[in-house]
Amino acid sequence: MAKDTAGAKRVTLQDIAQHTGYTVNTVSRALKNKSDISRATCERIQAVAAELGYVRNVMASALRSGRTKTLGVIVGGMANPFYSIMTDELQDEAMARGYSLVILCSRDQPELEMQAVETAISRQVDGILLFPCTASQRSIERMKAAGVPFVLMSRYLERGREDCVVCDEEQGAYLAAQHLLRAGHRKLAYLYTYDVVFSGEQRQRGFLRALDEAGIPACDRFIYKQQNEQDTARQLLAWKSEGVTGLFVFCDMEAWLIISCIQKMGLRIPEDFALVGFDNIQSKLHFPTLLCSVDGCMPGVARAGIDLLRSRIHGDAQPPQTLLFPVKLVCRGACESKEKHIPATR
Amino acid sequence: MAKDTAGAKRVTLQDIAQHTGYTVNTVSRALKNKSDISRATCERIQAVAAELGYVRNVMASALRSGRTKTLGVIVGGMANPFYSIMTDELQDEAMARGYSLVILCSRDQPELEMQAVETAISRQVDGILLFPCTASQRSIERMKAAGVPFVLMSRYLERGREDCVVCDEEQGAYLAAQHLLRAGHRKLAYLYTYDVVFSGEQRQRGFLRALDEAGIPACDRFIYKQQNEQDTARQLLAWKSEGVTGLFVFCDMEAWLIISCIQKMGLRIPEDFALVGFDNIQSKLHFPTLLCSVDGCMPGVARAGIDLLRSRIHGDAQPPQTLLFPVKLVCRGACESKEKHIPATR
DNA sequence: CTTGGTAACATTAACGTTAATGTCTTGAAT
DNA sequence: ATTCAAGACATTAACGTTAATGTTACCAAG
Repeated sequence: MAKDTAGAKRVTLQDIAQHTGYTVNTVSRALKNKSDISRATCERIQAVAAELGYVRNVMASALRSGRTKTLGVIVGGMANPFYSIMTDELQDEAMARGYSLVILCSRDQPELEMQAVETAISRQVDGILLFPCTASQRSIERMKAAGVPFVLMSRYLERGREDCVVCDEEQGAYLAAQHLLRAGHRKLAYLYTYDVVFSGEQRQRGFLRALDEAGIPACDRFIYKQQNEQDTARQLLAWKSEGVTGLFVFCDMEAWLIISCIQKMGLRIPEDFALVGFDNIQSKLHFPTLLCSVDGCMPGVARAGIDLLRSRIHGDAQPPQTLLFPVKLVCRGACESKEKHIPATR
Repeated sequence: MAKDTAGAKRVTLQDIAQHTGYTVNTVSRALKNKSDISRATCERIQAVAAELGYVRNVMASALRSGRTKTLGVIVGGMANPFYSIMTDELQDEAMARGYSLVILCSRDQPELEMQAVETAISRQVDGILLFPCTASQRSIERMKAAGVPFVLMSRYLERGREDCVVCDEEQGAYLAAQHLLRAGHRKLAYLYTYDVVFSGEQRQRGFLRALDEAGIPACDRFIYKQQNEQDTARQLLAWKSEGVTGLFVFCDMEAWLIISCIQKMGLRIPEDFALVGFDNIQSKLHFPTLLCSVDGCMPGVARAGIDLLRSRIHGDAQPPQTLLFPVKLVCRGACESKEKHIPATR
C-alpha cells in the first residue's frame, strides 16, 4: 500500500517478522539456518524473505557481530599489471568464500599506504592484505594496534616476523640468470629502478648466485639502477660495445621500457640483447611482445594469502609464518642464443 | 592499565568522552566540526581523539546516518587494462572526495553482474558505477527497486533513459578511420570480437561514416567478427592479397592480438598493415608497441561519473542525462603511409 | 527585574542486527 | 504424578554512532 514511492524503503527483519508473526530474532536465526528453529518455520520465513526481496544490512550486522565479511587489499595501483592481475585473483578467491574486497591504493607512497591502512580499519575490514611499498613498520604497527589480522603479500620484509606470502624471488632471479647463461650469454646485467622493499635485494642475490655457479668473473657482471630513459639508453649502448648481451630486469613492466629503449636505438631482441623479466604478466595480458619472464604463481599466492588471513581472522594464533611459492621460468624467445652453434646445455 | 592485551579494543566515542568529561554526542559533534561546540572544546576533543588513535566506526556511522561514504564499482575485471586504468582514475577521484570504493567484477557475465549488484546493495553503498556487460535491464531494475542511485559508465544503453557517462565512440571510430585514410589507405577493415553492449555498433557506425565521406566504395570496406586466432590469421592473409592495408580494431586489447597475429605471419606494421585501436591504454601502460589509438578521456569520464553519481546521491532529481566526452586520436606510427610520397593531407 | 535569545553542552532515542538469556510447551523417564 | 530435558520461540540488551530535542547559564534588551 503506497510503498512504491520515491525512496523505496529497504526490507528489514522487522518487516519479515510482521509478515510472518515471528519475532525479529527468530527471523534472524531462521535466515542463518541456525538450530533452535523448526524446519517448517525456517522454510516459511526464508520464503517470505525472498518474496519481500530482503537483503541483509551488512552495516548493522557488522556493527553487532564485529564481522564485516570484508577484506582490505592495499596495493600500489591498478596501472601496474602485477597488481591488477593479482587483484583479479584475489577477487575470485574472496568472492568464492563470501568475502568482499575494499581495494585501496598506496601509489607506492608510504604516507598513502598509511592512509589506506587507516581507511581499511575505519571500514572495519575483518583483515588486511598488504602489499608493502616501504620497509617502514608504521603500517604494521598500526594494524597490530588496531588488532586487525593482516598478511604481507609479495614483498619480503623482516622475514618471519609477520605472516607473509611470497614467491621465491631469489630462486626466480636465479632461474632467469640461468636461462640467459644457457642461451650462451656470458656478460650479463641486472637492471632495476625501485627497491621495492626487499624484493630487489632478493632478485639481485639470485642473479649473482647463478653467475657464481657459472663462474662468470666480476668484470662480466653489471648491476644498474635506472634513473631515466636517456641514461639507460646510454648504458645499453656502452654495454653493447662491451659485449654485454644478457639482461635481467627487475620486473616485466620495467622490461617493457627497456624494450622500447632498445627498439628506439634500432637494436633488436634477441639478436642484440637477450631479456628476461619478472612476474609473467603476459600470462593474462597478451600483449604482442616476446619477453621471457619468471612466473611468480600469482593464483597460488593469492589463494594462500586469503586462506592464511582467514585462518588468522578465525582465531588461529600460530606464530607468524612465511609461505614461499615456487617459481618457474616462461620462455618466449627473447633470449635465443646469439651464437646458434653453441649447445644450450653447456 | 593492562589494556594492551591480545584483542586491542577499538577506541570509541565513549572512550574519548570519558577521557574528556564530555558526553558521547558532544564528542561526535566536535569531531565533525559542527557548530554548537566551542572552539576550545573542539580542539581539546580532537587532540584527545588523535592521541587515543580514534578511528570512526564507519559501520555504526552508516547504520545511523544511512550513508556509508562507499561507492560500488562494477567492472568486467582487472585483467583488462581498460578497466584497471579506469579503476585507478575512479579511486583517485573517490578518495579525494572522501569515498571508498567496493570494486566488484562481472567477468563480463550477466549473472555475475547481477550478483555484483546484489553484493553492492547489501554493502549499503551510497551509489553504484556500473560498466554494463549486457543490454539486459535486470541489473538496472534491481538498482532502481533498491533505491540506489547509479550511473552507467562507458557503455551506451538505451540512450537517455538512465544517467550515463561515455566518450564519443562514434566520433572516435570516425577519427580512427580518418587517420587511416589520411595515411593513404584505401581498403579498410573493422575488426571486433565482442559486442560490448552498444559500443561495437557505435564504433562501426563512425568507421563507416568516415568511409562514406571519403567515397570509399562498398567493395573496399570490410567488417569482420573474430572467432579465433587461426581464422583471423587466414582473414588477414586474404586481405593482404586483396590489398587491404588499414585495420581499425574494436579496442587496444584486441589490437594486441592482431599485432601478435601479424608478427607471427612474418608481416610488419605499418608496412603491411596499418593499425588503429581504441582506449589508448598505452597512455598509462607503456608497453613497447607502436599502436595508434583513440583516447576516450578516461580521467574526464571517471571524474564526471563520480560527480554525477554524487549529485544523485545528494538528492538531485533532474531527468537522466548522458554526458558525452570528446575523444582524440593518438598517433604512434602504426599507420604511416604505405606510399610515402602521398601527402598525408590528401 | 523580567523576558527572550543564544551559546554550549546533555539526554534520549533510534539505525538493523545478533548474543545471551528467558519462557513455555511437550513428551519421556522416574 | 513429578521431574527433567529439550525443542521452539520470545525478550532483552547491546554494537557505536548520530538526529532530534532538552537543559542550563549567561547576556542584552525591554
